[in-house]
Amino acid sequence: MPPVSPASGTTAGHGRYSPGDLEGRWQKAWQEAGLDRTPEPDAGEAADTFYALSMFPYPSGNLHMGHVRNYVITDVIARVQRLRGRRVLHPMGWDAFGLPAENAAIERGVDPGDWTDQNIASMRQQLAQLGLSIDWEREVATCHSDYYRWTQWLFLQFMEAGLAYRKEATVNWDPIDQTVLANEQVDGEGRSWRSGALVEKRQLRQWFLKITAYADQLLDDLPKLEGWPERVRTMQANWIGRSTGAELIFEVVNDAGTGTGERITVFTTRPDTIHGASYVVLAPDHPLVSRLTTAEQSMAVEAFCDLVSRQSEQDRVAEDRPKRGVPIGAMVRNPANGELIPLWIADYVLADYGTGAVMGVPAHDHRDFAFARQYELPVRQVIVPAASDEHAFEGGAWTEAGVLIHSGRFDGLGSTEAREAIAAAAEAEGWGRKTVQFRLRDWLISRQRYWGCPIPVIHCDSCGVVPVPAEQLPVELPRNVALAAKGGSPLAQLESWWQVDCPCCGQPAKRETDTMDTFMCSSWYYLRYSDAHNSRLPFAREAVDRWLPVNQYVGGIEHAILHLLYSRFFTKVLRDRGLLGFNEPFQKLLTQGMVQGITYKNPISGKYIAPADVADPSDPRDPISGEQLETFFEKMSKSKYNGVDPAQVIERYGADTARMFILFKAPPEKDLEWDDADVEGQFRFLQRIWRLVEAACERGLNLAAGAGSLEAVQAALNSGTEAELHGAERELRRAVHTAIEAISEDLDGDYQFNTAVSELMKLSNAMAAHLDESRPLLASEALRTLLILLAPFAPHLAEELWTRLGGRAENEALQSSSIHRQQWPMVDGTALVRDTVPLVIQIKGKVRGSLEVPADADKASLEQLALASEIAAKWLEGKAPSRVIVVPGKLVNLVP
RNA sequence: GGGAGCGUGCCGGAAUUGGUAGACGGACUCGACUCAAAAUCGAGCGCCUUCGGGCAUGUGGGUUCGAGUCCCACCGCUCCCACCA
Repeated sequence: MPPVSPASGTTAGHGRYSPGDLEGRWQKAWQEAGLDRTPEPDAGEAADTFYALSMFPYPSGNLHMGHVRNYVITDVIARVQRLRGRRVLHPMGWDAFGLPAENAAIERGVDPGDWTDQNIASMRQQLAQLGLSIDWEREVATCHSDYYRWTQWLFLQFMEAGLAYRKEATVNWDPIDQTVLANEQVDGEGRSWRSGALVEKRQLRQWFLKITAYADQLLDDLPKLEGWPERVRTMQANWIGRSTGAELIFEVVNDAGTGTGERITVFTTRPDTIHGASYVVLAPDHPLVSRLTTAEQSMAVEAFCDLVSRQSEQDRVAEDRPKRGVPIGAMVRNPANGELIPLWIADYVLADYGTGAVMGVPAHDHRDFAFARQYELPVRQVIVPAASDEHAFEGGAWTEAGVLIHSGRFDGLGSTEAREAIAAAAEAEGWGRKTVQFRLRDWLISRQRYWGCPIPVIHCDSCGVVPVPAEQLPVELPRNVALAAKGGSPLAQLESWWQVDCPCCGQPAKRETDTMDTFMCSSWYYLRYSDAHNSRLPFAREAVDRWLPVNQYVGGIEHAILHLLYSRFFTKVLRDRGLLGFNEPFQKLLTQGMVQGITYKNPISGKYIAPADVADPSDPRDPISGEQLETFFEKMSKSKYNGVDPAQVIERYGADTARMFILFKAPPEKDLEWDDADVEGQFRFLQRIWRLVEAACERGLNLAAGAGSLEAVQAALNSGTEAELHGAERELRRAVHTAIEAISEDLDGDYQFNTAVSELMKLSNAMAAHLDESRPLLASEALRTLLILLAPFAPHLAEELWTRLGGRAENEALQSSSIHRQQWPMVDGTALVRDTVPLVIQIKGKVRGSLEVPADADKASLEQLALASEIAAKWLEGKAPSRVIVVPGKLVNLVP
């Protein structure tokens, strides 16, 4: 059932609703009038500002529905805030560095910069068709030197603060893309997020940012982010992964039982269980392994380490990984009880978490237990449920509460107190200390790729690592570089580029040839918008403090961890450098759900079928084999042929319909199922509004000179020259003010665009029913209100109808007379007042009917009315109720 | 294994936060208009019914005058983290 053409759905008259024509016209007019330019507050003025921000896109060249949803949501928020009188910053830019440009450029033999610029131009044009109220004068592109100059400048700030450093590290090496990957770019199966290649381990000198120095702050400030979804805060907290515990020292002993001076430090969250330790395990790549391994065990240890290094990645995938290990021959002394226990290495201990060593307490750790079972190591229980303590068994589950046994001087202590007591004893006696561990690692920012921001340092044989002086920035990325198909870092092969003189001593030196992780570029772009053309600084403190923190950030859940965490980190570092004056960059965060397309799959062949090839959607069949197809909604993707092209939707129905549909079909944070039939329905709604206004025009209604505004209506009604409102007029007026109230509430706090649109529909339904019977004064009020409430959602249609109704004269400047420059309507409480209201009568909690009662009736009279009603007579059978509950304005519940 | 969230008509989704469940829309059915179709307009649309009413928000309990909403247990789904000591 192909959708009909928009033109067919309109009536003859003064004109028909033709979005293709009017949308382009208004977009041009708005642009020429500079309507979307950000109003800068006058000096000294306490400005009521609002910063609405969408996550900026990677310029792939194609706008997809996910983008559309994101930007439409932000645009509605921005437009509502403007109507409410705020000065709004609503910018857009491009996250323009990164591998896809480089890879695409390699395939096409063009310059990544040119390719990216073309994509930006084409996407900017696609965005323009959506009618977004974006201030394009503040556009940024991270790959342009007037932007990345400041990315480099900020990197130098991190260096100066001691937060950027180089270290030799085991890194993830992608053998296909020939680059180092961050841990987060490697999936659970040890494959590259981009190429899908199995990642190898390599030792390289890399640049890191010390995000761990801010781990505590990044975690502790999460509860303050009340405008963020709980889900995102939890994900960040998990990612940071703070655990408090103790480091405990186990001394290595020789055959005679005396200390060798070598010490193993383990990390544990359960120091209270130390008396149950029956072995200590090191990670296979722990630095002490080779030194401590005895001659007898060296063969076995070597073989085991070899096995682990070769198989570790595959083992990670295994469901129930068997724990394997081997004793290395050495013994250690348990510092708590002096017991000698063996030292093992095992694959379940990770070198890069904690100290790379753990104490094995099989009775109180399920992993240790599994390991001990496998290798027949002793299991000694040192904590038992307290006999008299019923709290140990709470809600049907064992809690950790319990009492220590076999623990010498600590016997009888509760588990929780014992954690403190033992850590304290260790600290006092020199065999350990309380400590905190994080799952969060320092941020590896080096990339051995071309299309990224060059790291602005120079390596000099005599001066070491020298930052490029700020006045020499930017370190320009050379253009027109021949990119080998695959082959390490292109910049490293460009001797003419990296050969420079040392800024310190003037001797020949070498530029850093690594570029930065693109997350660096996107960690501060929202700051740049506040002062996008500053050529002396990334942003002036005055400008950034005026606009930020961002009032509302909108984007996909896929950035819940990395982008948002890095941005928070940047903000805190720049705060500490005195460059800005706030703690968190994003006050409120909305993570929009994805857009899903109808997907057809042949369950036998597993092949996806394009919807266009499905003849009958009610009985979808494979056009070739005739097989019945599975039908479901799934995230739009090329390989599943379930994508819907925004350009085609706009061409067919117009941007206003697309916008309305996206907002109406699902709450913003939920996934949205794209359904052509529903889009059609949305288009019909806009046509109904069009016809409603057409009829009003024919009737001679006019909104000129404030006609229909609340002031005008109230003045007229209070003047005494107007007659009382009759039934239809009261209905109409109530509908108008109910809509204002409901929509205002839906757009306040958490955004409920779907119900806001449904309220618009209710208002338009009420107008269709009552407008003709209402006098011009009240009809004008309804029309004015409907159009202004509609304006953020369907900006083109609203502006067109506003003009047709004389809301603005043809020759008036848009700057002042556009519908988008009007005031958000106010609720007139008197319009909501009713003489009578329905009162529900319940008998024993069950609804048995309802009465119309005076709206101002008090509790006692409501009770009387209920008791006197036929409903009561019928159900109570003459008996007096034993109890009566009266909820004024709602119900009376009679309990026999 | 740990954490977060969600289960409501044929479908997308509402429900003033404990007070008439199913707003609004889609699909569908009937009617008007039409030679006809589309569009438009009107009506119907949870299930059962002996037409009194009864049953319904994943299942089973509980609290309450009253539960989609709160509590407990279970079932199912989605997402995030995961040998993190």
